[in-house]
Amino acid sequence: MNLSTSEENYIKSIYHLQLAADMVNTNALAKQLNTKAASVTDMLKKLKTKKLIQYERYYGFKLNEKGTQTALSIIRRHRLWEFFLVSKLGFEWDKVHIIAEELEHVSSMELIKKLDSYLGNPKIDPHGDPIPDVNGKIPVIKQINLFKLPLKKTGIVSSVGNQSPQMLEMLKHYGIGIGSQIKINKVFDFDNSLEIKLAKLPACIISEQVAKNIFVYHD
Amino acid sequence: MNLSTSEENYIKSIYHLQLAADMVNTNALAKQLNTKAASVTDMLKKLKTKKLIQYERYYGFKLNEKGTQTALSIIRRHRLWEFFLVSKLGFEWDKVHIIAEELEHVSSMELIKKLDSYLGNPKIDPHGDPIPDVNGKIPVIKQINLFKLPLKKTGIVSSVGNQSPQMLEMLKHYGIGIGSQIKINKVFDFDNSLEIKLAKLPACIISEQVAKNIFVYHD
DNA sequence: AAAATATTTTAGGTTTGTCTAAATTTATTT
DNA sequence: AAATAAATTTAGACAAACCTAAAATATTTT
Repeated sequence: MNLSTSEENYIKSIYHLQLAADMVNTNALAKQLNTKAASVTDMLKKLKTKKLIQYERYYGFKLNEKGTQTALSIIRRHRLWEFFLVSKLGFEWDKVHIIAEELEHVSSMELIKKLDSYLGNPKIDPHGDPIPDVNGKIPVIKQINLFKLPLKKTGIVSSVGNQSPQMLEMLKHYGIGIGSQIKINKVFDFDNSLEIKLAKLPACIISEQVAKNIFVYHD
Repeated sequence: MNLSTSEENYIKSIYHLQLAADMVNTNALAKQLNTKAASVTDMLKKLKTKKLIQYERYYGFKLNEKGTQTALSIIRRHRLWEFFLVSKLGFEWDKVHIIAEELEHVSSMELIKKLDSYLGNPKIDPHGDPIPDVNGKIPVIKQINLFKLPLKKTGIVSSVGNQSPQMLEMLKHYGIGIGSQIKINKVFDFDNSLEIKLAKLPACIISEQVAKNIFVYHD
């Protein structure tokens, strides 16, 4: 099925809204897409005739199986491009979303297949979000707060709660990024600060506040 | 200036047609873009108000300075993506055009700047066409026919005249691709076949017909 | 449960980029 | 130079995706 950029954006937004609540409502979607409720209604009719959503007027709507698979394929493209932009082109992770938003609509299957293997079939994107596989399966990442990582156990930084420039700057200073191997050496009970150790770097200390904004996964 | 995909395609096509003849005519452009003459006229009016072309009704049109710079920037994006697809993702050179046609419309300046340096600021794309630089300057490639390359002088394969699948297959067999270093060891006067030597490969012999379809550049 | 409020849909327009068919203008023949 | 042919433009429509304003339906409040 060939979808327009606009249709793809609707599908993607419905998917994201559905994560929070089963049924989605018109106003929420309009807000998300920065458009008006009337426009949303128009598009819902179209998506229904294309059999991508289940929709009852005045009631609500949600993606059906086909729509969900479509959404996952778009999200896969988006996250692979984000990964590419950060890991290959050297973008900061907070700069890639808008560009990936454009790249995700380039539809060649072959392109995404090759991009995926070129990137080494990554499982999480630079924001720590999982990348669905070719079949729309989302890898389960056992992600926990760095603060809760058991002492001396290695975790891989998978995402960051606060993605402000200030936080980014600080993490860069510490040498912490998505994919960093990190271990807690010691907890200082006085202020709950942590002594951490990153691969190839000397140990350092971070505050509780910082630690609680870092998420890691481990086996 | 923010241009739609459609406007960009018109600009690009006008540029290519202009290479053959100074002034471009409506029918030729319609044919190139796979559309109708009336649609072309509509767009020409718009491009004129946007001050990208010089246009006199019933007479003809051409890109002005601004239009030419715009065209070169689109072509730059197109060719950089083609280079990326072949050199990084491993596409065959005859499969990349359609995909690059989509990627070229992603407009981030920063993206193209980083892509360019990631690729090592390439000067020619996988088809042997020069890649305009950031300022729209087209590198002059002193390209000659392999058949005319002086004996024992190394040339870099820059383009191929015949890009049929048959030719591609043969070149792949010989290990010849864009960027290959190539040298002529000997010319056999009997049938004008050449003994050539590629870096890291044993010498081999190619026919005059093949040689005349290969273009190389040298310093 | 009636009134008030909020949400959603319909009705009718707009813009972009396309189209067909008819009218103009230019070029070519005779 | 008049007639014919070719190229180009105008006129009027259409689909996609959006809009505003008004009508219809749901929900909440009193």
